[in-house]
Amino acid sequence: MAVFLSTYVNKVDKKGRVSVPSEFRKVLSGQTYQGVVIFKSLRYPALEACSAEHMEQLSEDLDAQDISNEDYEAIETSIFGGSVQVPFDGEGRIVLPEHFARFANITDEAAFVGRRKTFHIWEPTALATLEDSMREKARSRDISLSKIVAKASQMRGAQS
Amino acid sequence: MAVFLSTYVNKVDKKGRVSVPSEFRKVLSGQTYQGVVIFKSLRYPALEACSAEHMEQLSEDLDAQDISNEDYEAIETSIFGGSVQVPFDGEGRIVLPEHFARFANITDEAAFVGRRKTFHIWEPTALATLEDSMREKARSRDISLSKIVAKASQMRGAQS
DNA sequence: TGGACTATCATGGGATTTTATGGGCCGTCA
DNA sequence: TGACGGCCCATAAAATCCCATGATAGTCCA
Repeated sequence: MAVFLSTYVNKVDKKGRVSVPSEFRKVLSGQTYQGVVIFKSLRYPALEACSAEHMEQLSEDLDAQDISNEDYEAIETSIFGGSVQVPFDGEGRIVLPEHFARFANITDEAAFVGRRKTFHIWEPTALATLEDSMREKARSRDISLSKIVAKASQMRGAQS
Repeated sequence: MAVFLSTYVNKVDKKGRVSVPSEFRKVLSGQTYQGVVIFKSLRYPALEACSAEHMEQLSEDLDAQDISNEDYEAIETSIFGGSVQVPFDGEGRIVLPEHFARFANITDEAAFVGRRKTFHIWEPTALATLEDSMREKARSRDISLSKIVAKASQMRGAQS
């Protein structure tokens, strides 16, 4: 299954249009709705985006899980209520609704950050700041990919 | 299963292309996606690479493991956001995105170092320096391969 | 055993196609 | 009528494909 990977920085023109990176569009190309769903991140001053299908998945997962009423309400309101569906234009661009762009402080450049099933849209400078601290955090905890993989294959081995 | 072994040094042309050693390509030849995923090493001034499938495996492993929210975030940002999928061209070359090449200080030559499931891409001089210090460290700890092997086969003998 | 023939690989350059990005036209709706 | 959104077109830069070359190693046969 294709996932959103890598980071791309694209320009926002005066009409508010930004090209969605072609690699991301390829991931979405199988979908019926040609466009993305955007909402404000709960954790970062950034936007989150995914396919319409993934949004439905998210909705089901939410139902399936044991979440308090209060949390459920909060999520429903802020995520589902606060999201927009934005279509691609002929060139694969989207228009960031002005309210959303302002939330993420995006003016003339936008960074698209792959996060597997979803991607983020950041103001590039803010992203760089976060990345540095994340990287430092990952390093200081000695998170190593090969370790994670080794651990996981141990788990698989133990199962079988 | 085939693994990445040995070290190869290849040239980077002015377009930023490098041949992936054919031995490495053979390891990847069974994969559906003909190319590799590259990300910045957390530990070294070098790049790490693996197959797209391996990355997906990693992704599943991440979900399966008991990882704190914070670590999870750190990994998603620094690894998935910070990685690229690069396809092979007809000749089995990849293009190192300029940002990645710069991170590893790679300009006109790149060393491909097999690390079993993954491989590293180094600036050759930096690699040589690391190798020297590693060798020194191994020597000072009196690490002996034959001892390790002998010990392991003893353990196997005890089991059966 | 030596030598020629062949296959594979790394490398280079040129041509072609895709992308990102900008601008303009023409409806619609207020 | 005037602002705005949707759609189409133009262009430059970048990514991708395609073919050529030289080197190396490996094979086969005399």
